[in-house]
Amino acid sequence: MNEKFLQPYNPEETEKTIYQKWEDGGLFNPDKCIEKGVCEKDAEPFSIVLPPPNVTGILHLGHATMLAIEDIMVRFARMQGKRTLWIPGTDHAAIATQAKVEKILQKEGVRKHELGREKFLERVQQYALESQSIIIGQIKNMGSSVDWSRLAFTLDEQREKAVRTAFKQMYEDGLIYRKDRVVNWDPKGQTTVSDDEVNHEEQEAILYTFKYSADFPISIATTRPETKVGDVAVAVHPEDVRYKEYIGKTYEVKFAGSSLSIKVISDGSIDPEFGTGAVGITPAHSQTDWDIADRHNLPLKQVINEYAKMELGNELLDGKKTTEAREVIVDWLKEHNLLEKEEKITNNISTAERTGGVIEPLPKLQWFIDVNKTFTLKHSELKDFKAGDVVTLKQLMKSAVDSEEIHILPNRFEKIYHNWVDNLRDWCISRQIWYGHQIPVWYKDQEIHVGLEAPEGDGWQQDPDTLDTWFSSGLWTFSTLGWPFDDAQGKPTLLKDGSVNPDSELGIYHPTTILETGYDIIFFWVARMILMSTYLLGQVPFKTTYLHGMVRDMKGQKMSKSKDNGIDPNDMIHKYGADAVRMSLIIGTGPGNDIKLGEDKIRAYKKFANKIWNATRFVLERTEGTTLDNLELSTADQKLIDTWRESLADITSDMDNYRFYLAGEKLYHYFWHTFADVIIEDLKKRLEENPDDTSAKQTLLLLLTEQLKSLHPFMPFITEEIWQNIHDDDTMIMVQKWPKL
RNA sequence: GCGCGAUUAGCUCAGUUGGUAGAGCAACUCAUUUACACUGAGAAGGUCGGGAGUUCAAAUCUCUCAUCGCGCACCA
Repeated sequence: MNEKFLQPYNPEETEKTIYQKWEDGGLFNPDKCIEKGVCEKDAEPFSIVLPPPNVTGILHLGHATMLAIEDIMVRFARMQGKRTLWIPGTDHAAIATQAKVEKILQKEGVRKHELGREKFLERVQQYALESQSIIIGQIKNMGSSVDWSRLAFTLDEQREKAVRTAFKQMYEDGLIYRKDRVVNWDPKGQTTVSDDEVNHEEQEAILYTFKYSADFPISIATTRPETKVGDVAVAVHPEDVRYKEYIGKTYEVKFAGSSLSIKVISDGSIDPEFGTGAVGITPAHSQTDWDIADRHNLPLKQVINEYAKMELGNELLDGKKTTEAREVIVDWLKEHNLLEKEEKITNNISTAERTGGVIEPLPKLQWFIDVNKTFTLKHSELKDFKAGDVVTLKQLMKSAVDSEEIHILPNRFEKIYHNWVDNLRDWCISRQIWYGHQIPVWYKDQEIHVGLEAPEGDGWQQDPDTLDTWFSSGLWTFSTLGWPFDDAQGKPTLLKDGSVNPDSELGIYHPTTILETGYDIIFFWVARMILMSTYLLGQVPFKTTYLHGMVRDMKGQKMSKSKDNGIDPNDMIHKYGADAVRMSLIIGTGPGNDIKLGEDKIRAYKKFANKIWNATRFVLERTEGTTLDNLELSTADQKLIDTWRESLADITSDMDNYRFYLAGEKLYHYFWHTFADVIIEDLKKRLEENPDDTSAKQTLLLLLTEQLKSLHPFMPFITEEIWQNIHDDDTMIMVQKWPKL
């Protein structure tokens, strides 16, 4: 027996060495597994991409959960002999990262515009690289068996190729267009954000009821009087008898120092019950008003600028912040006796998810992806569509889940997904920030060029905007597998007819087996991957989506720096070992449910690791020289084995059905309370009476070995360490076969 | 407004097709220097949120109410 077992288990000492051994062995790479004969060449593939963490800092417990669950899936698949690939990577997270670097610069007293675009980007790149190397270290500390040889970044050269190819194809299919539209403008981040990047918070507001002027016949109500200088119409419900006589008339009014031309229109979307039943239409500063104006061909009148200040050629208001302008207008209304009512209501305030800035709807020239426009599908392996079908992106997104080509776990999220797709509007993909994939469009006078490279000749100017970070993440399942061009093979990943070359990496591993991520990014990411993959490859990106919950503190609150209730996974790994951290994040956690975690739980699994260690020591002491080559088991001992195998069958079925929380708990329970407490105690007595009881020895050794294997996906470090200490050869438990039933 | 989830032991949660309520942690009693005190044995603790229904049988299925949490929409 190895002397190591005479001492208590020391995770910190062990884990680094073990991970190094794994890396040196190279068996996280499926190619190497085939080369070394631990995996058949024609074995069933199992592939998964790591949801790329943002390069904005260090990993938190949510990441740790993701890494633990995925590593369990991956190690289980690998031990079943599958051709197993887990691709790691990081996300440039455009706005978030840029904001972070700007903050750092601010502390140094530097402004980004003083640096200039190029210098600034260098700085961000440097930050991203540092951040990435920290993240890589943390992924390793968790024991994740990712294939480092395939490490990707959403903003590296190959992903840029993918992004530009995708953009170009969408543009040529007429799915990407550039248009003036009211978008969510974040004055703090100085950029647009997509609908999904906007948070709504309830707040108290005042609803003002007033008339523009004494001679205007209709009163309107608003919470934002300052925008009313941009009004071009008043809309009422077509059936509203109070206002019927005014519909179609236009009034010239003097309002707060501005001359307005207000047309009375009727629109079915107006609720006659709310306020006065009449709405002042401000096309430039409200999404819904824009839609109404669009239907009625009303002009656009912008009165607020990018800095959320008034700008309209009005002495009273110009240069004022919107909040100040509101007071000025309210005072003006009072003064002119036009204000009829002030009442408190609760409404929602919109803020930008990444910066917290209050959203100001503004008309902007932006790039959009049209989700409702039809195009001809070039190639399809999808159930509901074939090549040549005329479809929309929305239809593709819907059918991928409806047709059950994609299963979402837990099931209830399919409904949520559905609901989201139904309400989906065109996706605004341009961002006015510097960090990210610059839009692959070049302009020269009236000419426009969309392509992979800048056009030849002078005078071309590239669009200064960058793409929404989710555009590149949407390609992740296949941009990490060589699409559009397989460098290793030196040819495109798609054949002439648009189908995937079956010999390419893409052909082998795509669609990926499973996508595991947090339920909070189902729309941002999961839906966008489905869009991109069905459109560009005619394939779903993955067959199953497993959504894990959010990690919370014991009170159920989100962990955050400001609340100081966060548990740092790195501290926990340091204190209790990665195996214990993994177990604590898995057990008691079904898909889709939030995880309440306290340090006690992690400590409990450290005890378990020690229990395994000590039980192993006992078994090794008593079974010196015993082998499992020829089993000579007594009937009673055979029955013990049979009972264990029954549990194992149950556990395996849990694993197959993604019930890791049950499998882990059952393994824990069997090891501790059946194997250690009962079986070892019984056999201990027997061996004291008869030290040559082969059946007893073989039973112990067999049960230990099979349990180590089945525990390996959960607690890879300690099981590998034990394996290394009891085997003289250079075999690893990570590529042993999952115990046969 | 629409939808989703949760409600089971003091705490965190399991409970797979309905068949006598289960685990971890904490607390309690006792034992023990043992492969392991990062231990063992034992006891205690629940009218499964309330109510109604279906059934021979309901934590589980249906309806309803309540509380908490979440998503989406509206937001004049």
